[in-house]
Formats: sequence, structure tokens, C-alpha cells
Amino acid sequence: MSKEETVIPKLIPVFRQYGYEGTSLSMLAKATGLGKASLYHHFPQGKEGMATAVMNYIANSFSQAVLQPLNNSDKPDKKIHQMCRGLKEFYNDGKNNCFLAIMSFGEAQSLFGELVKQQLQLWLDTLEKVLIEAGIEPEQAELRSQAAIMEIQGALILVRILNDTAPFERAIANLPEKLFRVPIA
Amino acid sequence: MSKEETVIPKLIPVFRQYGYEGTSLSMLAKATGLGKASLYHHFPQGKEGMATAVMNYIANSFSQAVLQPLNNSDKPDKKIHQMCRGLKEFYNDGKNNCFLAIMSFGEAQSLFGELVKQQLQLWLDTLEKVLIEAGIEPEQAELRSQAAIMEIQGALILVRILNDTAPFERAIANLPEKLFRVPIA
DNA sequence: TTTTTTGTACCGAACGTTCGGTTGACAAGT
DNA sequence: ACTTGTCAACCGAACGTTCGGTACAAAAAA
Repeated sequence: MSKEETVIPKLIPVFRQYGYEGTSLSMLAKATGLGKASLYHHFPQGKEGMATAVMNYIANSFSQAVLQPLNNSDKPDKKIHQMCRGLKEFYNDGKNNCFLAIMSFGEAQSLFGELVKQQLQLWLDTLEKVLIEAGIEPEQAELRSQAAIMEIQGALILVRILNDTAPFERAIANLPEKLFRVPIA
Repeated sequence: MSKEETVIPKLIPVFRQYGYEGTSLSMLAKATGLGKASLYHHFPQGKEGMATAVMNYIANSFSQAVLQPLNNSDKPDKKIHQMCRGLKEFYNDGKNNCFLAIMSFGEAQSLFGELVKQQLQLWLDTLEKVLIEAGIEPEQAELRSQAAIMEIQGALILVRILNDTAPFERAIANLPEKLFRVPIA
């Protein structure tokens, strides 16, 4: 395990709580226990490099916790169920801010916007494929995938503002039904 | 019309795009065409004072565009319909970031978190009352109000990341049905 | 084996820049 | 004349970043 890989997890909560512009090198130095110069030894691109490393690290965690269950060979409803478990873990029951959302505005948007978009699109596409596999028509599958991710993102915001994880837990609990429910008309 | 009230609208887009910590006095000075000292003349509390003024200004706009329709004497479904029109206007068809979401993390959270929470709660309560008036049971009314705001917040994030307003427009279009739909079971 | 070299990790101090905030003087409005 | 609004110039502090150099261990040379 390289040194960077031991440092990155310590960078994560800082960026996650304060955003890209709200995070300073001093905060990162304190969080890692390293001097600012030492951080530059490991991340020659400085703050931007650390944020990039954190994004990749998180993309990996996300892929493992959320996407991988969707790509295995279980039945669709079990895949979704496993994704929900992964989501609860990944977002720490709603207490974690979403990195994609955090990195999608301000200065971070111009730096990481394209990467963020790709990550979100990957999630959307993976989810959509599972719904199609479950027999839902393609246009509906796309709409429902978007609606699901919308709900999760919105839930994370409500949790943050209201300081109450209930909205997130409800959103996760309702996800399978929302994704699979037969249309009314 | 006081000078402050002519200045505040010029501050809004800066805070909205870059967040509290991403916004600098230089940006605000350029956006208003005033020197930093002049800004301090109008807002002795500096950046924090300007952000506060902007929050109050926006709370007012929101109240007028979104909450007021919910408090008039029309029938519930018409109230909701009018709220949706207000939302499209207030969020500029989804192209505007939500201030509450922006001001709910990082340093801004400790400064404005309580105010943000109150604003959101006001919206929730107002919406809930309309649903109850429409005959929906109180617990359901609360859940659906939360779900509605969740969806709007999530939609705004998707719009931002995907650079496509379609998710927001769909979310608004589906709102009335989601709020009023009779339960399946 | 001992010495020398190389390389990695690290840090204290300082860099130039920008930050949020202040001062004092000038101009406009009353 | 007096208040109000404005600005250029400036302040100390913090920013992200870089530099010079130390500590130490592994590799190479003697």
C-alpha cells in the first residue's frame, strides 16, 4: 500500500465537509499530520492534485459499493437491493455529503466538472441497464434512473439542512418500489 | 428604493455560483461596480453581512414566488400549480443553484445553518398544510412534502452536473401528481 | 566491512499572491 | 457647510506554493 493511499483517506473528510474552495492546505496538513511541503512531495499538483486523487479514490469506493452489485449476475430486484445496501454504507446513512454534488459548482466545477459528469452518467447508465433487464421499457428506465438519483441527492441535502438522517433512510427504503412499480395508467 | 436594495441583486449571482467561501470581496466589488470600501459602507459586517442580506432578499423572493401561492384562498390543486409556476421562475428553469443548499455546508453552515433550516422548515410546513387541506392524512402530507422538496433539490443538482434542464422540468411537471396521487395499497 | 552514494520522506521558513478589512481624502448632494 | 457615497491605496493575515536542507535507509563502491 503506497503512502498516498494511506494519506488520501485522511484528506477525504476535509474536502467532503468544506468543499474544494473551503478546504485549505493548512487543514489538509493538520488532517494528515504532514507538513504542507510533505503534501507537495506526494502530490506535486498541490491542492488540485489532492482533490483529483480523492475523487478517483471515491470513484473507486463508489464503484465497489454501489456499481458492482448492479453488474453481478443476480436477479434485478436483488441487484437493486444490494445497491441500496451499498448506498447506505457509502453515504454513511446520509451523513456524508455527496462528492459529485460538492465538486459540481464554484471553481471545482471548471476543474472537475467533466469528470463529475462522467461519474454520474456511469451510475445512470448502469442503473438503467438493470431496469431494462427487469423488463422496463428503455425510456421509462432512463426516467426512473434519473428520478432515483435525484431523490438520493435531494435526500442528502435535506439530511444536511435538517440534521436528521430520516429522509435519506426513507428515500433508500422507497427506492426499489419506485424503480419497479408498474405505471398507473 | 435604498442603495442596498439595488446592490443586493448584483451580489446574488456571485454567491449563487461560487458559494460563500468561493466568493471573494474582489468578485463582489467587480460585480457591483463598487470599490471594496463602498461595499463596507453599505454592509459594515462585510462578506458575512452581504451574504446575510442576500439570504434575506432571496427568502423574500422565494416567499413571494413560491409560498404566497400556497397561502391564498384557491383550491389546493391550483395552489400547487401556482407554486410550480413560481418554482420554475424562482429557479430559472433549474439553471439557478439553490441558495439553501449552497449555504448548508462548509463555513457557511456554521454561520447560516440555523437560518437555512428555518427557511426549509417554513416551506415544508406550508406545503404540508396545503396537502392536509386537500384531504391527505397528516403523516402522508409530511412525507410527501419532504419527498417533493427532495426531488426539487436533487433535480437542481442533476441539472448542474449534466448541464441539462430537462430533469428539473420533469420534476416540476410531475410534482402535482406525486403530491396528490392516491396511495397504491 | 566499511565507506560513499543515492533516494525517499519530511519539515521549517519563506515565496508571491490574494484574502477580508481599513483608512483618509475627494466629490456629489443636501 | 455638512452629510453621504465613493475610491485608490493600504494593512496584517492567510492563501497555495516552493525552496533549502535534514534524517535515514538501502544500494553501490571501496
